[in-house]
Amino acid sequence: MTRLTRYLLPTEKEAPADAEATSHKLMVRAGLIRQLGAGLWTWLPAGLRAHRNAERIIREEMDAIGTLELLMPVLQPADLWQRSGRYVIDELFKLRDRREAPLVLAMTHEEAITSHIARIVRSYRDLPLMLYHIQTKERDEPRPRAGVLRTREFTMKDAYSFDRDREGLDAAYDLQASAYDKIFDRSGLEWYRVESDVGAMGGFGAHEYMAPCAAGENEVALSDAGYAANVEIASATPQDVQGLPAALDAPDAVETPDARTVEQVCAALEVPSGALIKAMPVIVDPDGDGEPLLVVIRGDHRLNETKLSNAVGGPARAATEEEIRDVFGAPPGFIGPVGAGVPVLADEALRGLCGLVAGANEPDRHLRGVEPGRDFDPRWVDVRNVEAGDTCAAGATIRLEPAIEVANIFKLGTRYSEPLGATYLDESGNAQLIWMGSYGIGPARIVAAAVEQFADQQGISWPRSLAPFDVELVTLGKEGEEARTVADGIYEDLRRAGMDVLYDDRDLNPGQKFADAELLGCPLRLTVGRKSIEAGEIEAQIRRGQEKRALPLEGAAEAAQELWRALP
RNA sequence: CGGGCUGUGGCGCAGCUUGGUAGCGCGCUCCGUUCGGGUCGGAGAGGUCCCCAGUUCAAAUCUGGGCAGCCCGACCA
Repeated sequence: MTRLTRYLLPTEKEAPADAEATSHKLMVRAGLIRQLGAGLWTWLPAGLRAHRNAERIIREEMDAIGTLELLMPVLQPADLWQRSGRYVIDELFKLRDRREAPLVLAMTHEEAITSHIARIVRSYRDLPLMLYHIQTKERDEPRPRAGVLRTREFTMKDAYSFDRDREGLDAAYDLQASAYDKIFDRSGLEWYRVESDVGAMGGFGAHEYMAPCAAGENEVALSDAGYAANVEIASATPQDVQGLPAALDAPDAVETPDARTVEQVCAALEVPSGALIKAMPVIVDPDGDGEPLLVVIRGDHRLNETKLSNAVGGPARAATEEEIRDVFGAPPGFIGPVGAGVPVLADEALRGLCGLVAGANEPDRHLRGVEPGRDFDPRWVDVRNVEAGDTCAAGATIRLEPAIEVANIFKLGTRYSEPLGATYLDESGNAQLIWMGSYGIGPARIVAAAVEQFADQQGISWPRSLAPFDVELVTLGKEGEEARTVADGIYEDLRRAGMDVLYDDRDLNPGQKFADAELLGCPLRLTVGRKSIEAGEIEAQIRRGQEKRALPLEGAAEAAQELWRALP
């Protein structure tokens, strides 16, 4: 029985004052979620139905490729995390039990599952294996935000694959990726699978599934040729510099008093920013030996720190002003690659250009007519951020869009099997490390992304697969009137046909009911009122686009179901 | 962790500068009205003014300390 008079759906006319993101506002207004604390959210009945729908799709596709479901605890011994080296993570909640034994609240389950597999799997005959669970994760986020988009406690489907070798891992990874593709197709979202950085965790490859929307925390580079990558690692051919000065036979020093920034130098020398060589003094391996390095990129480009750290094989940070003077031997703002006393790393976008402007490594001076390769000999790397308008390898124009990361897949290799001792015996009786992959999806983010992507002025507009209910049936009749009796009958017919129906049988004005229905956003709304009954029909409104159609009163449930099947 | 903002019935807000009976809209309860786009009228209920301490005859208001929440950035294994 899902009659609104007996249901908990606390809708609000106004969004919480502090809500910013569309999904945050609408999910609270529609009565789907309520906040308990920073980054701590309760899923109310209707919201939970949407969440369960996302879970169900995920579960079905995991089961379909033979990933086995299990369930692991959230509360875990700290020892496991000390062994994997992740006990030091700030986001990890740490606590003690009554005997002062250290425990953690799991932020993910690599340690737990690897520990089990280490004890259970003995032989190559036990592999390959894929396991998953849908379980709570706890993360002490420095900044929870945007409703359920970034929370401290959330449900995650995390799957893990176990194989004998790299080839096995590759196969498992491809299989998981194919399942993920199906999951997101079924979810009704607009989505992209993008290459992603393997990050500090190391690894052998990773992809993220991104759902474009305004509240997204990531940025993806997309092209019509099918290119899709996280901007952290995206590569592209840069746009040409317009108005590049003519080449010179040799660099020519010019006075540029107090011109330290790109803008100031451009103004002083009347050149476009793309004609500048922006020099960024960095310290590589700052926690170790601290190697100074001069990174140069085109003046109109931005340095990509992820790419830089990948290029230099470790962390790097910007040099301080003192370091620039002492180690690089030049005044800040006038540093340049020509005659630099440290190794130079140059972005590919500078290759082949001439007539450029660079710092002269002495106060108030720049060099004109600089030509990379001729005037300095760098190591060439790709360390810039792609920009909208660049060209991808297939020749199409790149655009940048904010997106929510709804899932990620990751080739872990032996990152966890090694510290946790997960090995098997091969045919020769030799112990070998198990090769692992991990595959995560956030159902709450799928739900929130759907809200973000399809909301309109009136409220949410669910894809069919995620909607809390298939149909909202609105009766405009009061207790005892014919419209009420007719609606009761249609409600039963729809339920018998297997539809999930929310029946608004409240004694409210039509406007209030319609407003609530559109806010909640079920794909189809059926309205039964005196007028429509007299005309021998009921009204169907398709939520996406709000198109209205008349259905015959006779066989209304069947007609509604047929209409519903054709919806997105 | 840096910067900014906010805590007053369920929600959105005013009151605070200049200390003295806590107010408005929505929602809620009851009565009537209306019934295909948040109808109208009447009567009501509901608040430790985030917490603690201080100043004062008197604190939502002034002072100090704490806590909580939000936004931007950093971070996000």
